[in-house]
Amino acid sequence: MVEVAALVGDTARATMLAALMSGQSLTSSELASLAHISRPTASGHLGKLVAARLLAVSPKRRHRYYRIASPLVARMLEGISAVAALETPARYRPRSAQDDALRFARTCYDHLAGTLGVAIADALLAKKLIALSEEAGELTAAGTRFLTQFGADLNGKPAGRRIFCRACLDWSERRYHVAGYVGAEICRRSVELGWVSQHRGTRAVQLTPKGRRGYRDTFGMTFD
Amino acid sequence: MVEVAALVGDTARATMLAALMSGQSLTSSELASLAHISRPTASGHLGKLVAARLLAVSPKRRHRYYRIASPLVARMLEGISAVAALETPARYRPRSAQDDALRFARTCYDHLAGTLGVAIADALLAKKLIALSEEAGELTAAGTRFLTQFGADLNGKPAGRRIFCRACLDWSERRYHVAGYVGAEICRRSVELGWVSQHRGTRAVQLTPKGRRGYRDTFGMTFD
DNA sequence: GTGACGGTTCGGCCGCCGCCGAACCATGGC
DNA sequence: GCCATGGTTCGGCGGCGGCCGAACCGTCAC
Repeated sequence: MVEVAALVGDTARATMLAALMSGQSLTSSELASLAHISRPTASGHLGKLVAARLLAVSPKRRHRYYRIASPLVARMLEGISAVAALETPARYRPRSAQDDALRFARTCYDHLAGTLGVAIADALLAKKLIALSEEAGELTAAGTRFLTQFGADLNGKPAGRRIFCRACLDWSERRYHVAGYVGAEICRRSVELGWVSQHRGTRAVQLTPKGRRGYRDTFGMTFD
Repeated sequence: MVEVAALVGDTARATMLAALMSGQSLTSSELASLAHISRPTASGHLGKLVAARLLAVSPKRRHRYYRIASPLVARMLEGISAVAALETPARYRPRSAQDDALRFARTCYDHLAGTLGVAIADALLAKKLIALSEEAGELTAAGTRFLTQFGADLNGKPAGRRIFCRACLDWSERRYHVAGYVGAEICRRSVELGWVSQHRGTRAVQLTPKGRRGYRDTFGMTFD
């Protein structure tokens, strides 16, 4: 336990892990640049993270792509973030534009979080397409039809017996959004439709004009 | 996020946190002794942990009792443990008697874990008193009657809108046990009945002869 | 071949932070 | 009043670990 926490408890490594929490695979050089450290230093850090099985690496061509090793690791990092967000209750904390973007919409490993993620959960709840009891989640029959219509593939449940639908505590909103396999599919399809766009090296995602219309017309969501 | 992980990523502090994961409140001196550090050092560590809201402290008489600040913190620590337990796949790791005791039965903040915790979950599942879908849990009507009969107070749900019933991944068994409010009540009542006994400063709990009989007769469990 | 590029290994510097003993404060028993 | 006990603050020591530049290895393009 100590070793794992110590690995996360370093600014450079935590920055890299946070970037990889976008769900993307990034190269050693990209991560070095994001963490503002030299390539040798980054290489050392990444080596430790891989050795500890927090990250997995797949060599492609002459690059080495790093990614979060498993959903379990992703959940651990979310758990740490959730606790970290509780701190500094009254302490003044200036919000940067980046912060705001992150708070509005981001990926949480493989699903959508932030104001957008919570809004999607709310929309599904309002239409009675889903039941979110605190931690667990369940799609109604209508919900399954709706999401299938939306383009989510709810049958391709991977072999790993992944958690199908669960609620994930959003650290910026302090409310729940949809995670698990269902959440991942909503996110995947949203990207596929061009409703949100991801950028390399950041967890923040952008809601496109097309997405604004799409979420409004399909999910009945409004953005002010 | 970094700060929180860094706090956990120190041997002395992690030892203290692990001891407090028994759910007990412990004094500064007790924690210093458990972590094998001097009282001044422990005081410094505890000060940081309280400042970061990982621990809460309540002064009673001339002692100061420290405890895990919230279920959220407890879940974070469990998450880190779960990841840590994944590591070292084939690496030889000698098990001490203490380890074995911990693996057999322990408290996980406020509920029972280890072989015993998983066995209880299995027993409830076998009798169809509970449904545990991966992360979520739900008591059946018969389950509610059964546990009420057992002496659990399932109506006294605290104001904090605590998660009622959830599954918690057991890091030693790699399977799920019952957590949430239901899990806490099972644990509380088990202690109350003298079926398991806790000892200060350790998460390990002991199954008493009385408990062996009780779990067998009431839950239909067998221990080999 | 040669050069460019991504990545890792090695050596050595430096600073943060955990550690303790000594002193100090607060509470409680007498 | 006294002393004992639990706890914190302070100052200073020491080591772990993060950092970089230089060198090295492998892949690819030409």
